[in-house]
Amino acid sequence: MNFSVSEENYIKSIYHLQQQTDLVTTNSLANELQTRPASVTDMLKKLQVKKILEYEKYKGFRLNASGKKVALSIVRRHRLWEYFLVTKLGFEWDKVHAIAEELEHVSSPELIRKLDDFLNHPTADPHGDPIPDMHGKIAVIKQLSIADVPENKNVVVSSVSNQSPDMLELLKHYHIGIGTGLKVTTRFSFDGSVEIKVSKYAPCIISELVAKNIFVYHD
Amino acid sequence: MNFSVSEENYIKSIYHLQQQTDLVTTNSLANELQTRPASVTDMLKKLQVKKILEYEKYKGFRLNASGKKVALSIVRRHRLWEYFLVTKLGFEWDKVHAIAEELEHVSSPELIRKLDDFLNHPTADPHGDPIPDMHGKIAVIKQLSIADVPENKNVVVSSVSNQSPDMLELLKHYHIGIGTGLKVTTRFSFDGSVEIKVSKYAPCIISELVAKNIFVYHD
DNA sequence: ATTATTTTTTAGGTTTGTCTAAATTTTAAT
DNA sequence: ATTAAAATTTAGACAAACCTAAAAAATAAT
Repeated sequence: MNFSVSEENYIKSIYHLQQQTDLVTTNSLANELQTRPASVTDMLKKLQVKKILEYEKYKGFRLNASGKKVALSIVRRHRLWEYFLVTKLGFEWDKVHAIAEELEHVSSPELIRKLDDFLNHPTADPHGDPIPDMHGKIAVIKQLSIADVPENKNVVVSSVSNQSPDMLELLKHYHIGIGTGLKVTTRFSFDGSVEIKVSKYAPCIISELVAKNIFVYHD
Repeated sequence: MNFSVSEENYIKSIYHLQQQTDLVTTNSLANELQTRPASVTDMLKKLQVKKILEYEKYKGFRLNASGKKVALSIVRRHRLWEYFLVTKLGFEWDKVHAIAEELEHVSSPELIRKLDDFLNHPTADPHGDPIPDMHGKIAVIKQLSIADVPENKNVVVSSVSNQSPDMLELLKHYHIGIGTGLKVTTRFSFDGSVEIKVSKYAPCIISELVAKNIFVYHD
């Protein structure tokens, strides 16, 4: 199936919103896309005809399985281009979004395959968001404090929710940043603290509070 | 001034056609763009309002100075992307046109500036066509046989008009290909033959016929 | 349980870029 | 110099993607 730039933007925004709310509303999508609710309704009908949307009038909507697949391929393109812009062209990570937003609509699968090769199959973009693979599989992001982050398996830091100077100082001290690889070596259930090993450094212990603020994923 | 994708495609095609004919006709442009003459006329009016076109009804049209500048910036983007696709992503040179056609419309000047840096300021795309510089200056392409290709100045092979096996064999023998740098050392007016020096090889003499088929440019 | 408010949809209109068919102008042919 | 042919433009329509204003449905408030 083939999608226009406009359709792709709607798909991407619906995907983004339904990460948090499952069922998306017309107003929230209009707000996200800086457009009018009536325009959203128009597009919803089109996407429903194209069979990528579950939609019940007045109730809300969500992407179905094939819609999600389309969304993930757009997200993949966006994040690969962001990675390219930062690591190859030397852009600052906070300046690439708008340009990637344009590049993501260039629709050659061969281009994306070769770009991915060229970049050495990055797993996360410069903001720490995971890049879906060719088949639409995307890493799940979890708080480091959550018990089901497996022990002794390498995970990658995706984001840090608390950006206070104290937190940043602590992270710097432990050599933790976005993209840092680490593994959980032990969990102490007494106080929720976690022993981690950051690349080649000696293991260290971080409090539950810190672990709650660190988001990681594994492949 | 800001141009839509469609406008940019018209501008690029007009520029291309007026390289050969100076005054462009409605039919030829319709043919070039695979569209209808009536659609062309519609767009011509728009481009005239935007003051980038000299246009007299029923007579023909051409880009004015600012129109040419716009065209050259599009050509620049196109050819930089083609160069990128071949040299960085490993595409074959004959497979990149369609993709570059999409990428060229991504309109961030900062992106193009940084891409140009990243690629080390290439002067020609993989087909041998010169890349206009940041200010819209583009190398002029001439037959190597023409007297005003200066002597003892480095020029670059842009294209070869005769692709016969015999010609290709000869070119291979003299180590001449698209992108090859060479200089004219002597011209023999008796038969129009030209002595050239290809990079580090010994000087050699090519006939006027061969020289007529080799197109070069210098910066 | 009505009424009021908010949300969503419908109805109808606009712009961009395209089209076909008809009219006009230019060019070519007798 | 007319007439025939070709090129070009105009007129009117259409699809995509948006809009405003009004109607309909769902939600909240009394």
